Amino acid sequence: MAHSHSHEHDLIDLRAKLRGKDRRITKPREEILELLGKEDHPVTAKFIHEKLSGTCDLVTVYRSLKLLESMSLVKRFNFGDNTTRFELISSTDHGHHHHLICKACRTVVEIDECFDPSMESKIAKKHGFHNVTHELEFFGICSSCQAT
Amino acid sequence: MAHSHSHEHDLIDLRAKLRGKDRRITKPREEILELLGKEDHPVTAKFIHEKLSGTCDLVTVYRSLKLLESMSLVKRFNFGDNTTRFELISSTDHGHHHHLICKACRTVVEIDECFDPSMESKIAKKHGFHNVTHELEFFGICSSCQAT
DNA sequence: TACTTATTGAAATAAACTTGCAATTAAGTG
DNA sequence: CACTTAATTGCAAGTTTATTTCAATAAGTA
Repeated sequence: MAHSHSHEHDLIDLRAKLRGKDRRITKPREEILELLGKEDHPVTAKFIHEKLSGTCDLVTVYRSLKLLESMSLVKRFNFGDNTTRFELISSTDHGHHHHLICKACRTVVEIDECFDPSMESKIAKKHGFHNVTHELEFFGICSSCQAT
Repeated sequence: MAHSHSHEHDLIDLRAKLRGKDRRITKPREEILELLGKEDHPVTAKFIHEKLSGTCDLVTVYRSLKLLESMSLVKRFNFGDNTTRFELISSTDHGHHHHLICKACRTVVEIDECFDPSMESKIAKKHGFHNVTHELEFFGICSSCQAT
């Protein structure tokens, strides 16, 4: 999970991945990465911008997230509500885990279970695809929303 | 798959579901449903509007799709490119199937395989959720894009 | 410290989707 | 079938999310 490893580590990762690439370590990038390290679930660019209140522009948040994604430091999600959410890729699961989302209140639970990985390679083979990955999200009604 | 059953059937479904509900069977709704019946993959509202060229407004397409979705006649998908796609819910698989999308050219392949359904109930139980469903999409590079 | 150029902020633009309201039209009733 | 009522549509305007342009700023290097 995102918060289960040190934030320091992510910043080291950032520095390592940027080095020697005509890219720069900037305050917004570090701050966004640090903020994501504290969040338990995927968050929107708008949320990040609000949390960072004034330290940088929303445009910079979008651009930074795109960069961090291209460096495999964050992962992009879409839970079907027309907004993209971003989550730190943790070193433990390499960003591969899933979510259980309450359709009523949008609460998110992180899920560790995954299906048999052979399914992925079987599908890749069958259709001639390479580098096949998957996105899997669960939706339902959480216990507190069932009451109402 | 969407095209594997008669379009006539969807229209009957539409009529049945609208009847006695203060809702009306209209040309746009029928046309959209018919068009979706001919498509093999999820399509965008914009695509539908263009295909229907002039017979109705884009706003009506959005509104109709929302209605059709609420009646469980179409299903909404998001393949991570900031647009929603819609697909007819087929009577054979009840709309439950998955997609394999080429990250390069956005080609879509319909997938029949699914994982063990017990996983879903296990997750529901573990987290106290009800009515748990899932969205599963595969991403990769298709054979023709591998060449380039 | 000075230089080079990646990065940022601000405003403009784009794309996807929604809302308000008057005009239209589906469907029930006499 | 004509009449009535209210759901639906079209059009314009408004939101929201995300991208582009470009001058100003600041990171990394010599």
